[in-house]
Amino acid sequence: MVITRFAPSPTGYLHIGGLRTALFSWLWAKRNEGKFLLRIEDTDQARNSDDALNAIIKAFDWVGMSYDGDVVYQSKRFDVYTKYINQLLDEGKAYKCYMSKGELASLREEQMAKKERTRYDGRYRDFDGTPPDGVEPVIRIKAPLDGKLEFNDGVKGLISIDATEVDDFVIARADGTPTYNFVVAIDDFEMGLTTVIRGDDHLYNTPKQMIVYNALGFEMPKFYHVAMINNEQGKKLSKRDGATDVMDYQTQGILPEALLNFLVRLGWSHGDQEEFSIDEMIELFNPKDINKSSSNYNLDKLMWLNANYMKKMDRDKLIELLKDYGLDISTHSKKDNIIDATIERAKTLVELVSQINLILDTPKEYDAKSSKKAFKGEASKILKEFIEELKAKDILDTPKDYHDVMDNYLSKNELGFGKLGQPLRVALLGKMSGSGLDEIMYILGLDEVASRVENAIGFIES
RNA sequence: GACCCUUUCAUCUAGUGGCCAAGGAUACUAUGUUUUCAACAUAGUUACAGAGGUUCAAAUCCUCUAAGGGUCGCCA
Repeated sequence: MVITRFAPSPTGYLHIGGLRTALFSWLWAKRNEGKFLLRIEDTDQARNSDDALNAIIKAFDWVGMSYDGDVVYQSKRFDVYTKYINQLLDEGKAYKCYMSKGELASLREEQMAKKERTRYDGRYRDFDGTPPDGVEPVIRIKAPLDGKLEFNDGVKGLISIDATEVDDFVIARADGTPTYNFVVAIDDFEMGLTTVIRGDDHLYNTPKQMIVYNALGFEMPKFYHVAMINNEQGKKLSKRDGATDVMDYQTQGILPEALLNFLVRLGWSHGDQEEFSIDEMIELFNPKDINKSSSNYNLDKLMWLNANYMKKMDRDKLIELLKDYGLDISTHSKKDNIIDATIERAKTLVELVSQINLILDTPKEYDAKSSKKAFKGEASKILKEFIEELKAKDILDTPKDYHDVMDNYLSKNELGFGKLGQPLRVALLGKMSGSGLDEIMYILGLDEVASRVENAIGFIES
């Protein structure tokens, strides 16, 4: 049984990088018909824990990832941690340290001055004297004094660190609350994790957690440390690089399938394949194939994927989704034509909505450059004649009918398409680019087309 | 500063000693198609961080250098 987890600290929204490691963990659990657990790391100041948790769950919901069992809150497990702390104290594997914060700070300064790695010097490790007055001790764990701390990372290979690099770190604060590296090891063990996939900013925590595993006699899970996602310049991803909150992608009109497809290909690949359905990801993903190096974040490919997913999507589902973006065409008699006319011109749902609105909304004004170019010469005369031709036609049931009227009119008068097309387009849409004219006219119907063209003629002549 | 990790086109990546004068995708450029824009099709530009080894043969193995990242909390 493979058991993986995602363990965020509830400090805010779900970050795009967090979603990727969660996705990797989720996929691996799914592939092995195992479990994917969710744990909230709130041992410290549990600031707006509820909001943050809800934000994370909302994001999971949106992308369609689900976790197994109940959410585990570390803040509700303090009695468990206390039990283990006492056990280690009894066994002499942990000890009370009476060093004050001030003393610790000056020790660090000294070490900095000597250009050493800063670390606790173990001064209370074997202390059996009288403790100083007025100092609430912290509990420190005894780290090995020599040798190496080694583990085999599933991504990076053998990680080897001198034991002297790791100090006797604090496992319980002066107020008795346990610290991160201690509780993570306990929970990962007690939750039965077989596989931990996490960001490589945790790489250096692993030896520390190893010390806890060893002290408690726990078996270690397999670790996979995934390199960070950087921005396009290779620097750490920050808010100024665009959307880091997963839910921002919904706002931008990105499909969750596209986002996951984009993320799964950051640091992982399967030959030359670019597009993966969720089922394919589950079938093919293996953490041993994760790349060692960090990847840079570039939205071009996401947009390309999103456009592809939109095109492939079931039309009714797409139209339903559009409602979330303020556009309801579900009862429009020509809804399929509307999608046909616009889908190739939009990379996001938001763009699709604006493309559709461009057709559906009567233009309020004409783009200055476009009208200058299109509304000149005989434009108004041509538009007038064309509308008469349209009105004279008795059947206008398909885009092609409109197209035929255009063709007939142009060949009768020996005119190029642009002579009619340009002014007509600006009359209908207010600008020079957009969907095919025949489709637009068919969607709008004769009356609306005539009305928009008459407006344009009025504009030209005034 | 110390320790650890990383390094193939602009970007995501394929590549585990010969199949690589390095493949795919995005982006970019050009051409075609189209009433415009987009989409599509075709073509094109661009990369093994550097230097030394090992080997008949190196993007792939070794060493050094450089650059980038991470970590050094009674945060997580």
